[in-house]
Order: sequence, then structure tokens, then C-alpha cells
Amino acid sequence: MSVGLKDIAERLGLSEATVSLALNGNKIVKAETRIRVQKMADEMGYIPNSLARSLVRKKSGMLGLIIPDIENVYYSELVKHINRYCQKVGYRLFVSISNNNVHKEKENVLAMIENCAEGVVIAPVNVSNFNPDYLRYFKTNSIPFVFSSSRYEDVSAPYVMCDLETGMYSLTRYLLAEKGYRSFLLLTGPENVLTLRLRENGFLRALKNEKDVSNEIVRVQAVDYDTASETIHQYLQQKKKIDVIMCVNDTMAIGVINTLMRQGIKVPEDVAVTGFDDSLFAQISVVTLTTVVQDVKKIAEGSVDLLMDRISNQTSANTEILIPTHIVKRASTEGK
Amino acid sequence: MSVGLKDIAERLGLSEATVSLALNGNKIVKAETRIRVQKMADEMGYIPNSLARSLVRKKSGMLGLIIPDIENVYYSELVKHINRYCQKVGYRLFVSISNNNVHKEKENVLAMIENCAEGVVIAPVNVSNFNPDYLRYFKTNSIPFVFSSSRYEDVSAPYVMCDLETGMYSLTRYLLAEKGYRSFLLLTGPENVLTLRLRENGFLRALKNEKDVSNEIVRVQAVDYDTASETIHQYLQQKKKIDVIMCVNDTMAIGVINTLMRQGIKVPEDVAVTGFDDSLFAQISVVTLTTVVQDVKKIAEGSVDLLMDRISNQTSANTEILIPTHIVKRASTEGK
DNA sequence: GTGAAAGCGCTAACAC
DNA sequence: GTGTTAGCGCTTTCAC
Repeated sequence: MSVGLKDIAERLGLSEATVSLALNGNKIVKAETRIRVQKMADEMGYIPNSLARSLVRKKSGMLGLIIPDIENVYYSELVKHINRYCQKVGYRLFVSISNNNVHKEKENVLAMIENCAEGVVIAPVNVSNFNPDYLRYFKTNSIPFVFSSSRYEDVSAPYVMCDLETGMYSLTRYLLAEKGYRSFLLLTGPENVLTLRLRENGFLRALKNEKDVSNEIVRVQAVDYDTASETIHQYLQQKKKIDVIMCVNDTMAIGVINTLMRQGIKVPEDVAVTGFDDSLFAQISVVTLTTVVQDVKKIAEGSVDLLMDRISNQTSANTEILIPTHIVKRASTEGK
Repeated sequence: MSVGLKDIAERLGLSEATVSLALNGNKIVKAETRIRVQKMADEMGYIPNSLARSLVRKKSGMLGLIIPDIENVYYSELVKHINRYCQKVGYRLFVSISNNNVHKEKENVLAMIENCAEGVVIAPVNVSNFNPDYLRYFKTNSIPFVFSSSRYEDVSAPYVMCDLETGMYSLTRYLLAEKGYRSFLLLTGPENVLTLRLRENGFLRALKNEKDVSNEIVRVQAVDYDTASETIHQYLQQKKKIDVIMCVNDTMAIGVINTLMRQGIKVPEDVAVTGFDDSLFAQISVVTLTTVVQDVKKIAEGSVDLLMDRISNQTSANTEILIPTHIVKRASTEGK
């Protein structure tokens, strides 16, 4: 049913080799023959078998991407950009989902090797990973990999991520110095997650040595909409006076805003709210979000560039790229 | 660097064949040998090359999924479920993105064949596709495919999608009969998109023969947040009296609600709003959305089941599965 | 129970 | 210019 090189060769009275060369546009084949072959291939609906090709070439033309969660807008945006950029540099992308689960991530790593990815971008799970030793399989199979969006601190490998610490620092300083807020609440998640810790560090550094400023850190289990909503709902019982609630992502910020508004508390007049990421959510909030922009496209392209570098040059320098962030001011803090 | 069957065989003084059989758990190999081989493979960090395996077995163990847009929450949810379900049935999933572009979809189809997908799920582009003849490549290469979430009307192939027409019908009837709304505005997109047309049909059918009921259809180019916001913003100039604004997806509904609220118009007190899909967005709206539930998980699993069926049984009946929808009532219509 | 041999579909030397 | 050959890493008869 499906047509192969052999079929074309037979029909044309040529050898498989010539057909192969012709189809690959090799100039060594007579132009006329090339055309003839090309035409016949089209006619017969020839589609090359990339399994066979990859096997013999020892190049699959495929890059891998491992992400924790595809429903998270941050990662779906990452996928979009990485996918697009891969195509641009002539590769195909195989995406696999770790479901924020270390064991699954290991499986995905093995799958990448089985599938002969020429390199892989890993967006690490957002839970603590005490033993990411399965990454050594990449080394033993000479497959380069880079971290993207986050990294494992005890694994020495190149990475591309945003400068989250500075991002949160700048945002906090802005709220402090320009908006004059004095009492801060940081709504964040588990302590052991790098990307959250960096935000926290930025937050604390910005407030350090400030007098007449109060800050509080509220830690929740899941950094999502529902959890944020409930947490703030409960927090409101305390009737504490807060100037601004800073969230570690936009989704939580929306949860906070909606909860506040339903209680008749005005944002930003009564209390300001900030997000992080500048995802889709930042703009579809009733009160648009002041947030920190993570330039996902830059992260995506930076990751692929870095990976391509390692694939072709076999450079082994542990390049570490920190993409600058910037803050975007919207309605949720522009009250005072 | 990377270890193959041969390496293991040499170390053990066995043949490649035996090692292969042992690793595949073939009972014909002496249990003791099997263990020995297994152990050595682990020790040496053997990872099978699925390219080679697939080539000889003529089974890649891979299914394909083509979607228009990964940033759209509907599709990312679809990816999640299909991915999960594929794993359950022992397949890997290769996702590719058509970017809502017919030409790209064709490329993706070819890529699926090149990559030897054993079957593929297609979520069609949401623009008119006058000539999806490239789908015949699947037939000529004996690769089964099924449509998911939508379909091309002039292509005869199995499909799994929600009963959008009935969904919209029920919602409209509910608003009419139970809520007593009399003037309806439907905010939808281009005329030639099946999934939108079905909604429209349901809407019109529900209102047909109703006296004292007015309906208006406003058509926009892009069914997204910004377009919906702007359109409603302009529409408000007309100062027409409208009871309910029905949107063809949740994202647009949020755009509408936010725009209304910013104009001081209360939802649902002054005007009610409905969405469609019951995506994440339906619940993160300030005013939670009354909407129609598309059971994405069922669509996902149905699509894979149908595909598996065609892969194994080579059945050729054109099964057409319409998943029932139901409406969920939330704050955005519960005013009157 | 194990090994030898053929071959999956394609490519890349090397002959002719 | 074109054909012959070998072989990518693995599986799977079929002898032994």
C-alpha cells in the first residue's frame, strides 16, 4: 500500500540509491533524472520513512521538550514558542508531560533517549526533586540537554530562565517607593521550590532595612486559583490592614481579586494586588493586573539556541542565561 | 558511548538474538539467562533504540494528535487527556500544531506519516478548509485517523465531538423559559466554521416561533477576549435593551462581562451573559459563568478508543459519536 | 535454550 | 551519472 524507494526505483528502472540521491536533491544526479524521479515520487505519493532515515543517518531531526503541565498557560506558551522556533531551525519537537511528577519525568527522559531526540529541553517539575540522577542517562548517551524556566540546583547543566529574584525585587521596590505601600502580604507556595524561593528572596531583599514597613508571607500548598481564593477568604476574617497582596503568579492574583471584590473590597482602592508572569490572565482580569513580565519567547528561543549550540559545537561550557524581567503597571495597583 | 544489544551480548558471551529475546521477556529463554541479561542491561544502562525497533516491527507505538492551537485552553485540556489516555492504552503521543492553518495541517499530516504514527487524531482547524484532500495520504498509507472536537463535513471519516447544537439549544431554552429573558444577542464568529454554525443553529432553533422575543446575531472575526470586549464596547453605544448576551466561548464571555462592569453595567442584574465550553475561564471570571459543558475528557477518550478500534480491528464503519453536553448555571445568569 | 541469518527502509561509500 | 554494497540497531524465523 505505502510506497517506498524501491517501488519508485523499479518503476523507473533505476536503483534505489539513485532515487534516494535524487530525492535528496543531490547535485551528483543528472538534472533530468532528478526531475523524473521527483515527478514519479509525487505521482506515487511517496512519503519517506523517517524511522529508517534517522536510523541510518544517526540523526533523528527531533528535539525533545519535557514540561510539568500542559494546562498551565505558562507552559503552553512555552510549548508554542519552542515548537515554532524548532521548526525554524529545522527540527521537529517531541513534547512530553511530566505531570509535575519526578517519576514521570524520569520516564520522559528515558523516552527521549529511546526516541533518539538529538537534544532535550527540560522545564523541571515544580516540586522538590532530591534525586534527579536519571539525568545522567543523557550524558551516557551523549544527548545534550538544557534546563528551561527553572533548574535543579544540584545538577550542573546549562539553563535559561528569567531573573525572577530581580523581577520580584523591582516590583516590590516600585510598590514601596512609588506607590507608597507600607504593609505587604506575599502569597506564595511551598518553600522548597526554586522558582518560588527566588521570588521570595526578591521580595524580602526589597523590604529589608525598611522601617515602618510590615510584611507577611502566607504559604499555600498549591499555587492556583482556588487555593488563593480560599486563603484570602480566610485571611479576611483577621481584618488586618494590608496595602498590597503580592501573588507569585497571575492565576492566584485573579483568585484574590475576585474574592476581594465579592466581599465588597475594592481593588486597588482598598487593597492593591499584583501577579507574576504576565500571562493571558493578567489582561482578562476585571481589574487588569500589575505583574512581572516573563518573556517566554526569549526563554524558549534561548533554550533552543543553547541546545543547538551543544548539539553542533559540543561545547561543554555551562552557560547560564538569566533573562531580564520587567514590570508592567496596570489597574490593580494604580489606585493610590 | 551509548550501549546496544551487541555490547550486552559480547559482555555476556551470548548472541544478540538471545539478549533481545531475554530483554523482551520471552519465556523461551532460560529464566536464569533472562535474569543475567536483565541485570547486565541495567548495569550497562541499556536503553533500547525505538527507531530500530519500530522499523523492524513495523509498529511505532506512536499515535499522533494534530491541534490548531496549544494556547487555547480547550485544546491544551484535550492534549492532556489524550496524552494520558494514550499512555494508558500503551501508546506514545506525538502532538503537532497546525496553528489554525490549512497548509500547516497538511504538513502535520505528512509528518505523521513520515514518523510512522499508527493512527492519528485530528482536531481540525477552525477556518474553512475547502480542500482537505491531503487526508487521502492517510488512506494510501493505511493509517487510520479520526476527527475530534470538530470535523470536515465533506470528508467521510469517524468523528467524536460534542453535540454543540443541542447544547446551545438547551441553554437558550433555559434562558427563555426559566429565566424569562426576551431579547437575545448572540456573539459569534465567522459563518463558515462548523463548530460555530452548530451553536448558531441551536440558538435559532430554540428561539424559532417564539413571539415577543428578539434576537440578534453579531459576528466577529476572531472569537477571542479582545475582539469580544471591543465589539461589546461599541455595541453599548446603541443603548439597545438586551436581556442576555450569549457568547460562543467562555473567553469572549469574560471579555463581555469585564467590559460591561467597567461601564458600570451589572451582570447579571442589568444584563446576563453566557459562555460556552466550561473551560477554566468559566470559574475564574469575577461573575462566574453560566455555560455549556463540553466534556473534553470524554471527547479525548472517545477519540482514542475509536482510533484504537480502527487500528486493531480495521473496522471501516464510519462511527460518529456525539457526546452530550449539559448546561451549568452560575452567577452570570442568576440575576432575574 | 541459543545462535545464525535475513531484513525493516533508507543512506553513503565506493565501484563501474 | 548510476548501480552495488554494506549497514544503521533491532527483531524474528529457523536451524542446531
